[in-house]
Amino acid sequence: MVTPTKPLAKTPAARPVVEADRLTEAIELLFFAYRDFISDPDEILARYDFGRAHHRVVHFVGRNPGITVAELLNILRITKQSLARVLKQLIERGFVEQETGKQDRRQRLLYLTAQGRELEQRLAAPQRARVAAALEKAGPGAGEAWRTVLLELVNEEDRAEVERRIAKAAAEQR
Amino acid sequence: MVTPTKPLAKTPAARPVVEADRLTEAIELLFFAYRDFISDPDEILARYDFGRAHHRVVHFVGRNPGITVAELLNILRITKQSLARVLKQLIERGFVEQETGKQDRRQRLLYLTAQGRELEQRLAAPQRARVAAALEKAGPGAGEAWRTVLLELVNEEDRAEVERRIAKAAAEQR
DNA sequence: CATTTTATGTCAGCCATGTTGACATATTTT
DNA sequence: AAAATATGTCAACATGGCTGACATAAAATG
Repeated sequence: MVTPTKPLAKTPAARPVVEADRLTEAIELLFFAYRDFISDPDEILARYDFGRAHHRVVHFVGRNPGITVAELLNILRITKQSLARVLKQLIERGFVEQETGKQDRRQRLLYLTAQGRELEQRLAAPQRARVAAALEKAGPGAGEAWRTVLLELVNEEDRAEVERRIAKAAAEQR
Repeated sequence: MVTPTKPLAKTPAARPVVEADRLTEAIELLFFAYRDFISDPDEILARYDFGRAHHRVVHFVGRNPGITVAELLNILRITKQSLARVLKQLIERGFVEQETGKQDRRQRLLYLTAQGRELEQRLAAPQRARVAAALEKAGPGAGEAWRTVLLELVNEEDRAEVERRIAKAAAEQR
């Protein structure tokens, strides 16, 4: 016989590029990691009587000062009615402010207030710490691999935009 | 002066292990990746009139045949009332079945029916494809880095259990 | 310039899925 | 026999998605 019924030990013979088991593990790990990752800011948000929806808005407005409502909707992939609810609260309570667009006066450009920036920092701190620790633990090169895999998980048609967006936003952080 | 105010070009001098920009990127990418990753099964679920909560139950019951309600609750981190709602529907419609525990007759061990396994496979297929493509694109070693980083993102107190669980479940997949 | 399109806001109501609190039942443990 | 455990269930509520309809101001267009 040419091929044994079971692969020998750890020899990678004619196996698929990524084995099914590994794939299932990867999918499951993503669930667990995300579960705990997003749990970090919850306690902080509760103190402000905000939820995760507020967090997302604060994050993306912070990362993209002057972002329009339409752009924010495209990032979050929710309806304007859903966004309006949390955005209204953030504005009323002084975490976000609007400014009429100069070229296009229909647009409402969004900015964090000083208070908003403070909240953003508080929310980001534990997540940064968690990710930093994980990347360090995984050793050099892990950051790059991580970045590549995550980017490839994004829908192909949105990938270029996401790439541009994270680069642009990083450059804008004065 | 000993230390220049700005690090020179790309020379990794006395920089933090993971720079702030990279961290922010990583956090943001996780959002985008997860957003698209979980969007895959939505269309399929809608055909069955199920939601993401059903997906999670089907996944973890499929991965852990004979899992108890308590274990499932510990994985999902939701209340038993929330679980009961979706579990009831899955049982009524013949995707999940219960069996009284043999050692402990208070327990209700959960299993997928044939129909349930079929649904599980359908839901998993696009996610597997997406992850497989991403890992391939990221090259050899990416899978290992990915695994390590994700595992390190899990709460420290739950890490051992998650590790054990994904290993055990993989072994159990007959 | 009149018309259409666009960016945004808002009202009203529905649905999925999370929460708390209270209580019931069967079974196991002490 | 009593206490603890695993599960189920009822009721009420909150968050954050959704659809549909309609309003306004500003820009773009023929």
